[in-house]
Amino acid sequence: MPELPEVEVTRRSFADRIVGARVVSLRLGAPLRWPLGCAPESLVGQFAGLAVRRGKYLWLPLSDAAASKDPAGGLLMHLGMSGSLAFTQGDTQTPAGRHDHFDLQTTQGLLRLTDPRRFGAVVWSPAIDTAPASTLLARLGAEPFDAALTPTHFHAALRARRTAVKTALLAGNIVVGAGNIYACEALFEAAIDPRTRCERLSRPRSERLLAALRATLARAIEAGGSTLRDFRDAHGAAGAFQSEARVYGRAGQPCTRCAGSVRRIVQGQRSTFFCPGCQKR
DNA sequence: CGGGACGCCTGTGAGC
DNA sequence: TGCTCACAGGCGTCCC
Repeated sequence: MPELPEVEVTRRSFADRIVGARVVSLRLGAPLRWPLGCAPESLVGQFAGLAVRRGKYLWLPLSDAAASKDPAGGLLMHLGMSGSLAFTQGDTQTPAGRHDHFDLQTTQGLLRLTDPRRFGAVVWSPAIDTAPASTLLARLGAEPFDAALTPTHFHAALRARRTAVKTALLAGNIVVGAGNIYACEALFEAAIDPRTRCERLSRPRSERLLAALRATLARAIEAGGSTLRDFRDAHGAAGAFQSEARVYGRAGQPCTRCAGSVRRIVQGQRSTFFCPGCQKR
């Protein structure tokens, strides 16, 4: 479910409210993708720092003292396909439901991961740049809004791949952040056929794709993400971007840009939506 | 090493 | 109503 915009919207909706909070207790539900990797009690008494995002991962740093910069580790969190984080302040906490698999009770509120499919994860790591966090983050490509990711760099990275451009966007090892919705939407915006081989993308077209990807992700963040089924930010608010989708989930419907109709194909066992009329190879 | 398929899980909607 | 099947926003691992 959550792609970069949903993860970033989630981060923004709780980061400033949990910072400085002391951990009171932890509750683990059913197993997630990986074990927590530490004794839950060992985190009690630690203080939350400012949550940051890398790709679709969130890193919540912890320290032994409220104002300390000395790291005592942190939690690397991923929302998988169906996960969401809620942060609720106050004393009236709802009891854990069937799909609530991680609760971090703090002095400023409860951070709760709800994840029906349990592809998500919460993993303790001594630091973001040591294992296990560093191992998980090592394969990630550039941040899409990083100025160091220039059109030249992007084009060179694409040219080195022998796969369809949609597949390369999803792989996340050139640039992170696009999942199935935003990869389809960015390619529509750039008017590029998702089946186009990476190595055949011209420099102007790859530049157009990078700009489209950035614009699509930025607009989605502004819209609060996409809520197709159950995405909510940490306040419980749904996103609105799904109604702005031009191709995703619109198979058989008319293209909003030309006379064609949106088509669904399968690439790498994932649905791809595009308009054959105006997206060119 | 890069690329593609697999599998992890549960829920939902369509079709019969 | 109830069953079966396809499909779902991700990604690490395994096998060529």
